[in-house]
Amino acid sequence: MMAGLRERKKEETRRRISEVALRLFDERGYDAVTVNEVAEAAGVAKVTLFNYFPSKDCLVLDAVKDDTAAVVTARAEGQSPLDALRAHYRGMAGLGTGEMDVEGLLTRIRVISSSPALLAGVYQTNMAQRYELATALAEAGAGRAATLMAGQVTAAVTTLQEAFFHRLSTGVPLEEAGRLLEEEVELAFDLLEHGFSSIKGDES
Amino acid sequence: MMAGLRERKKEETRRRISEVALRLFDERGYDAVTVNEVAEAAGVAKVTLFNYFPSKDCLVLDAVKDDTAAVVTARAEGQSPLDALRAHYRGMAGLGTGEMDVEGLLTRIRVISSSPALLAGVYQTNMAQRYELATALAEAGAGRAATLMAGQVTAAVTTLQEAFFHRLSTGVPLEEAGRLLEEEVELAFDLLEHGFSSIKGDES
DNA sequence: GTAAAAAACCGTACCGGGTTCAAATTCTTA
DNA sequence: TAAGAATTTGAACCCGGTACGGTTTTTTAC
Repeated sequence: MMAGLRERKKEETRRRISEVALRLFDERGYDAVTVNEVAEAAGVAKVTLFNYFPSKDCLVLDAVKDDTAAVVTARAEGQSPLDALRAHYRGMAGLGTGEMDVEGLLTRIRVISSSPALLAGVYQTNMAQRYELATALAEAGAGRAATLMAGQVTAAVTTLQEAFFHRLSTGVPLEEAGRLLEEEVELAFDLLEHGFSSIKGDES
Repeated sequence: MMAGLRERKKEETRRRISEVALRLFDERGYDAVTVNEVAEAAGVAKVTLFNYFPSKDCLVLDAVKDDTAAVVTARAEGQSPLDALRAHYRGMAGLGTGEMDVEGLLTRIRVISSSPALLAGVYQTNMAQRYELATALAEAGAGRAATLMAGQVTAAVTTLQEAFFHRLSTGVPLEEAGRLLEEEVELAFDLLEHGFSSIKGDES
């Protein structure tokens, strides 16, 4: 099949659109840039842009995903769902200190957190994840508490992510932010396992 | 001041718009009804409608609110934030069995849960609540776990609400749904206090 | 290499949510 | 009852998103 010229071109176009969009949004603000401008700057028609990205916010949000439900269904035998999730996020936090495109990630975060519309999109994604996690937990035998647990795990992860991103965008060096994140992953899952009564009175 | 004729008229208009909107949305679907139609059916211009409700979804969502942060800041001396919240929601669940406009509530729920746009609006409201609760908890001395706790309480309450509404809209009688809700409030707050390890293996 | 089929692209026109603005209407108040 | 403030209105407009028909590009088959 000689690698498909068509495929390559499509990938290239998609990447270019997304890149141009992020740059423009960062320079002039998400709301102040119209999709027409993005399309024009990317050398493409508006219809084509919407053919690649179903909506304006997908220009920014299509990159961010995370499949927590799979972590539960594919966990090792005998491991509790909560342990599997803890291990998963422990690994992610550790990876955070490795090499990654901090620059690009930061601008993306900056753009997202400065636009209510994009934040709403993130919330929606979170809720979808929560739902999938709930069904995975129900199948894992979590009983009546499955939906509650899914909601609380999702909330915890969201909170940790926000804190991490907030530190990064306020100048905390990547290594320190990563270390704090690792700490907080343990804290969060300890709380999920043993509850808030276990730290009553802790005011570090 | 003779009660202000102007004020009365405004209230009346606002109520009429919101009522007409909910009815139309319920009859033909939120997306299929344009704001022009709502305005016309309410005997008012589109601009006026947007003067009362800043956006289409506010026509449905302006009714739903809940101030959890106030529960924490106004709690009795010596009472822990979590206890105050538990008591608050215990009360709400008990109230659920009292008299209330079940009919109107049900159509509102039906409309909301059948529209992604409205659901997204609900998520945004939740996140705003979470933020306020977090600052209230931080002032209450919850330390590092304040944001985590706020997230998890909000998630728990959201889950309970969803379950309650789901039961109501699938024909479960109000009394039974209320009783189940009361049970689940206790379950949820027990989990928040003592963690999921306390029920490991529970498969009722 | 070329012709036909398929896929991507484009311009244009359109729809619905939301805003702006100046003019017209309605209530208040003196 | 007249001045003045608040509300309402129509019309024009912007932007995100879709529908449609026609044009270009890539593939595939001969």
